[in-house]
Amino acid sequence: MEIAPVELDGAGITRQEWVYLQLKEAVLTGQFVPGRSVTLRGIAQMLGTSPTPVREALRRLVAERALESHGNRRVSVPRMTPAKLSDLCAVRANLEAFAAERAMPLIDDAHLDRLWELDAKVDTAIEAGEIRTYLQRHRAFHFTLYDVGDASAIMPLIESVWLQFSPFLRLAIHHIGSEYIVDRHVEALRAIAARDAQALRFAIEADVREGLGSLTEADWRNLEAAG
Amino acid sequence: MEIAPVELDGAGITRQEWVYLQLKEAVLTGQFVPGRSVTLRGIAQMLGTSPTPVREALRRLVAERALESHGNRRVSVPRMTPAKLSDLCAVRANLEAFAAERAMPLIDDAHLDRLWELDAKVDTAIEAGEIRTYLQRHRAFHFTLYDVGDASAIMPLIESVWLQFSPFLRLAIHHIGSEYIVDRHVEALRAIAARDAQALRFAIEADVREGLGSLTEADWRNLEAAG
DNA sequence: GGCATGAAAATGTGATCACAAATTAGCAAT
DNA sequence: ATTGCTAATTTGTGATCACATTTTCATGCC
Repeated sequence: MEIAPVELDGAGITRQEWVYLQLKEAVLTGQFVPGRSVTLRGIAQMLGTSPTPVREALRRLVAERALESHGNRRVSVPRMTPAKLSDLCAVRANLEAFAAERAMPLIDDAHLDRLWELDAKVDTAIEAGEIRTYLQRHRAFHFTLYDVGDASAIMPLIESVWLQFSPFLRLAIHHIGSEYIVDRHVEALRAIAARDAQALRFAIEADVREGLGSLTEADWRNLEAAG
Repeated sequence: MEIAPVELDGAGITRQEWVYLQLKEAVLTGQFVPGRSVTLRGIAQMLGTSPTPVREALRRLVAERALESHGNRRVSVPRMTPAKLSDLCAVRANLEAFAAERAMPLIDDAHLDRLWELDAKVDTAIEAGEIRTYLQRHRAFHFTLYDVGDASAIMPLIESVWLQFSPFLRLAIHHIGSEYIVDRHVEALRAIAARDAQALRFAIEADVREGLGSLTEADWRNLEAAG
């Protein structure tokens, strides 16, 4: 279970919601190792609640494909397979290229400035080798790009996909080394500034493909051995 | 709450799963009217269980956007707005065109035959004016088209979108009349037979656009008055 | 020593209860 | 008749308990 996020209970939200947010953040920053099984009472004790809110939070995360529930009992962090990763990449590229294209006309100068700042922070985290911070900022960049106007129909879908590959991404970066992290953020932002939809789509698709889809067979073997 | 699906408890699955399946089917066939609030004890009594499994099933459906949870308490069937419908249509068209294109190479003759049969059954239901049966078969056709090979990454996303517009679709068909139902299924199947990816994409996009996106302002007013 | 068998511990599920928040109903005042 | 307030009811939340299933582990057998 690695590092338990210990933070004070927030006011105004239910305990179940709080548990859900804690677990989601843990999944997105790769605190949960793929294959690890997640127990009700374990999480409950870790977060200092009864099993009840945990049960509902887990059910929610399973529904969002962040966790999987095999047989009919045990809940665990899904393992990645080459086929699954390939599928996920294709879906992600399609979904995010679509979202970016849809967002572009709604992005004003202030929004664009904010994206430049976020990208700079991403680079800072990479240079410092802080993987967890990098994952958070990387996500902030992409989500800020897509979530403009009322994108309420597509954002949850994108979030679901991120929940699925994040634990694996964390593992992959850890084993391959953060110095090999590359992105196409600058290219994407320039495309937005130029209002070039096709270039934007190309940048996003390349960003996804190079970020996740470029793992070699050797990389997979290393990950298998470690996982 | 309309018609309560009364069926015997299935063996091998948990009560929560059974409740979830019942409610999902009810949503997909438009048994739940948009705006109607859903109560825990109400559903529990209707289905003959304690509130516990219902609570988890509802949490799952909220996570899949089939239901929405406003404030911090009440759960209800989401109302549709023109903006939301437009968004949903665009996402659906993109997602399903992508899924169809991806499925095409994997569709063999047996699969294609099955799709022709399903489409024929769709037409039968339309002619008979049986809306609920139509909705089930319409869904079966689309899902059978996309769910070939291992489409586990994209199918849940498509299902989530369907859960969101289904209650509204039911309302719309009811008010506009089933005689105006049109689809592009034949066009899609011919495109698959000809292995023409572009034609398939066009057919799917048209099917979505004409099926949901073609409501006039007058139609909206009628729906508002009724809902 | 490896493997099957059984007991013991752990785990998910569903029901029930207490409680707080919210909704509704009833009633009084203007 | 409408509005405002208060009480009663309803509802969601979280904890606890009992139970069935699963997993773990120790013991005995080949």
